[in-house]
Amino acid sequence: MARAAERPLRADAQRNREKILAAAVRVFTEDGLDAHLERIAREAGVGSGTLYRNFPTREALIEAAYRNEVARLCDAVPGLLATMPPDQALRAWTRRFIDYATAKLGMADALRAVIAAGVNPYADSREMIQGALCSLMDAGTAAGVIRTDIRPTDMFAALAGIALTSAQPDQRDQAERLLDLTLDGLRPVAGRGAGGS
Amino acid sequence: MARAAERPLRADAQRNREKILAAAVRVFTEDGLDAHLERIAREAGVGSGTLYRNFPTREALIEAAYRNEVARLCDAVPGLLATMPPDQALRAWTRRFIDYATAKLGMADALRAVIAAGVNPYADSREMIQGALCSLMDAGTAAGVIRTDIRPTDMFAALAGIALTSAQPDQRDQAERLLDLTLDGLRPVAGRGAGGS
DNA sequence: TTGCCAAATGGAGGCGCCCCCGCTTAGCGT
DNA sequence: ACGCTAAGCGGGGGCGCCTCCATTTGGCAA
Repeated sequence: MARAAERPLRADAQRNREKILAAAVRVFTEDGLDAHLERIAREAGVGSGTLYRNFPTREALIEAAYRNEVARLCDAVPGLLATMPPDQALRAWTRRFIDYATAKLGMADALRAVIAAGVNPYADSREMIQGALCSLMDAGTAAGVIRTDIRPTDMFAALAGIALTSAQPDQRDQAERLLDLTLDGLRPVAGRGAGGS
Repeated sequence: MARAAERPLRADAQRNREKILAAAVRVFTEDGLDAHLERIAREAGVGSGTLYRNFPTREALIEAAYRNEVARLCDAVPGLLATMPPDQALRAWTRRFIDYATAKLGMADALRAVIAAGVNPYADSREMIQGALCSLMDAGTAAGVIRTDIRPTDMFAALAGIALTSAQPDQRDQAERLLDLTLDGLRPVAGRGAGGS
């Protein structure tokens, strides 16, 4: 993530860019594919010119908004690990994962249009998310607070499954219960020596 | 071709529809994919409302314009056979075939956009054109003015080849010379008994 | 032929997209 | 701290798309 070699965008421009992306997720989720770009600009508090300069086409905006959601989800990991124990960090992060899945579901129509235009917005997203999950689980393993016989890819599959069935906004409670269930199962099994000292 | 079961469209509406399709071929050829629909309406001498009622989307218009070219090409056969000997009819029709190929080439950008939108504008067109060619060649065979050992599909391949290499408007002369060459080769071979009495 | 009515028309108008350019401001050099 | 410069802003305006509906017209029935 982050913008590579290109000259690094002025601070205010970066701020605007992010406000636009956040507004885009909101509005595309609400209005679907044919949301008004003007409205996104208005909600982001920028002029339409600014929106258009950052994202020349509707598709570019949708794609960037989606990628930004993935990036935000993944970038959250270090902060979580820095402020709470690994098992709590993992628990908190799975909540964010559901937020992400809900946003993705809401933008489904818009994303489909991007794909139809010949772009794959999902490139790398799976790897990035699995990488984030891996960091969290490694930290948990190092601290001895999660069992060691479940691989991150298994956990990813479980999370994907929960997202698949329970990512609708009104299923939030169910999603959280399923997450708790899964995370409880991830605790070290007594008498199997996963715990430290 | 022709509009099937649907109620059969008032005479003036049918006329307008055809004017629009003709204008569409012209304008899409000239301006490519992003021709202004307004201009097509203007050139067709109708209001934009009429255009839009007949063809709800840009893609529908492009597709209909292309299909109409195929239909016109094929529908020309009976008229040609009714007004001239079969060999001359075939010769005249091959000219029209090149007209069609030139129009198709000009609309290539627009047609590509239709395909990208998930519609196949070419469905049936090959069969229709081969059918037309078949009628002409059958008539020629019956009259004994063309050789009988060349099948319509062979002839179609030859025409397609000529179109492929010489359909640009500025290659018209070359295309006609190639057609003449091919048609000359289609005459009955002396001493093989294809000719009558 | 005439009258009727549903089909069809067309162009004005609303709306959103996109571009442009005069103004603002971040960020650096002194 | 202060200017300078160019990156960035934003919203007004032009333009094309599409809709809507008052008006026209084709086609049928009497």
